[in-house]
Amino acid sequence: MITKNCVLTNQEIEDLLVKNGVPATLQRIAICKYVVCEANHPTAEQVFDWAKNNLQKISQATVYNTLGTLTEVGLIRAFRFPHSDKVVYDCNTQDHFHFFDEKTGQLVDVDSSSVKLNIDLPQNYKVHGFDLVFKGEIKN
Amino acid sequence: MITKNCVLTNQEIEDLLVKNGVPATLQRIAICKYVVCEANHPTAEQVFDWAKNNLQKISQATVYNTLGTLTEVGLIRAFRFPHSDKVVYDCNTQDHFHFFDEKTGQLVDVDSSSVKLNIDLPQNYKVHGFDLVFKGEIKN
DNA sequence: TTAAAGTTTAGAGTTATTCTAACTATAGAA
DNA sequence: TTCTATAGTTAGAATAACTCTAAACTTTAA
Repeated sequence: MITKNCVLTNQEIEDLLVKNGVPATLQRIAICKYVVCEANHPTAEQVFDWAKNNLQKISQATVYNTLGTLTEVGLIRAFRFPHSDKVVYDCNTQDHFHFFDEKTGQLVDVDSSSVKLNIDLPQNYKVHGFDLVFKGEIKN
Repeated sequence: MITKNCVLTNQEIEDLLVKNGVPATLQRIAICKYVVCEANHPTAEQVFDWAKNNLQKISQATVYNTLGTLTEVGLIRAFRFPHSDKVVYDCNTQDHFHFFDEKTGQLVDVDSSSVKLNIDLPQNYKVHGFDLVFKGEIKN
């Protein structure tokens, strides 16, 4: 399992890609490393901005393609939240929830173990899962 | 309080609008009546389609403006869900959750009383509310 | 070394929504 | 009743976030 914002070498990222059936290219290694090791719930736009500054040349399509590919093979996850129309990418691939700080716009992962849910739904409602987003403020 | 998919006369809709500080126009009365009394979690597109068929003339901008106005004054609510990039409008203005049928795409309201949530978050996380969407299937 | 296959790219296209500027309706003043 | 100010509606342009396309590279594998 990949730990959030871990430090991985390019070689380790490359292995990770190949192990998941994704041929490792320069662009994929860079983007994967950024999303897995550096960024925090970035949007495609943020990844593109980063990539423009950190690769000699990159196109928007490659960023979207790569994020799509990484999501497909399960190396990252894509989320869409109520407060925004942009998809954000998350290196945390385990089941978890989110806390949205309404003041700062910051998104924080919430471990699923910190939430207990008691549901009383009709028998014929078969629940496969649920999305849960807390809204509030993180005081310091 | 407005009951979901209630039957209201045009006059009652008009009163509702005026009481909420929204001058009643033909377009607003029609759209409001449709979203409050007839539709079930419609998108702006669905409201526009309905309006095109039920008003002599209507523009997309009016549909968006009106849905925005109705949302602002609290007569309806706007939701954005993980499974779609379209905003849906809900005549249920009370706190509640949703069940998304992955087979049919249907959205169903879930009363907040049918969910008990136990949260164990750090002290400094002040929760103002949360969005909860069940994913699954409604068998019949 | 040479195809075949896969990857990246620029730029065009799409979708949902918002903006703009002109036109229209309405309510109160004269 | 007529005028005028204000607000509402409209068509069409603009925007934002993606997605597609077709050409140009790059590998990979024989």
